[in-house]
Amino acid sequence: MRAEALKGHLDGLLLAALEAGPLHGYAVKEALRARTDGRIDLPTGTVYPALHRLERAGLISGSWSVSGGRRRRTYTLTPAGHGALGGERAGWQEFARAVTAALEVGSWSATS
Amino acid sequence: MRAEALKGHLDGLLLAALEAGPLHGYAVKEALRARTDGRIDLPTGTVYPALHRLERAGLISGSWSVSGGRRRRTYTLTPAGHGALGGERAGWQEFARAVTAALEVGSWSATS
DNA sequence: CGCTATAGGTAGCAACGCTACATGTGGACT
DNA sequence: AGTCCACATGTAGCGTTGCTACCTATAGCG
Repeated sequence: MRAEALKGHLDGLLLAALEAGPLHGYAVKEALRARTDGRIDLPTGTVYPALHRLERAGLISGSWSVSGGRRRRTYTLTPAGHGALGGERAGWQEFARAVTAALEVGSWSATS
Repeated sequence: MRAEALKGHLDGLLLAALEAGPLHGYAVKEALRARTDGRIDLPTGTVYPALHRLERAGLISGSWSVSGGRRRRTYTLTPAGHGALGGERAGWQEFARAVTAALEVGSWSATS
């Protein structure tokens, strides 16, 4: 999958991963990979800054904990995050419909 | 439609618009707008640089002409452009499937 | 002891589309 | 005659965004 295609849609994916319950960053990355059969396998250098961004934006809230000697930052969707997720889903559907229509073969009138 | 969502998918749209036959830049913009019911309405500052990029890449070829006192640059898909369009379509479908799956409600196991 | 998986992080870069602006013609309306 | 809009093309500079490459650290396995 072309990596840069993600641009602008990453936030929605991260929010969606947190919808079913709190996860820490690494688990978000793994969940996304499992959920998409490995097609979306984000590098950690993408995931962590993105989560920081979402937290600064108030869409998720994080808290530190320790599990098995490893420190973890577990994130939870805020109410604002839930709302944003709805918007992302709606935006994605509209966007996907538009692009799919534009990419369809044929029925492009060649009106120069 | 969130404008920045286009990132990485614009080239495919432009190539698709030229698939049915040569068009000049402004006509590409209008065709795309008509084709998507106004949802994809690119500013000219997006269209023209993108066409220049595609021409530099050898995916389209342009030639000047004059129609009604107005100068036009008309672009045609090159063989390489046809090939690239195929790739863009395939890439889009894979990408769209992955994102749609990831955004789906439910079935996210909350395995922390 | 070294390797891998787990877990988190930052600095700097490159790509991309957008805003804002500039130029010019033709036609319609006042 | 003057004004305005649609048509038609273009550039400079900006901000966002995800990526690459790197760093730190623990647990467990060979």
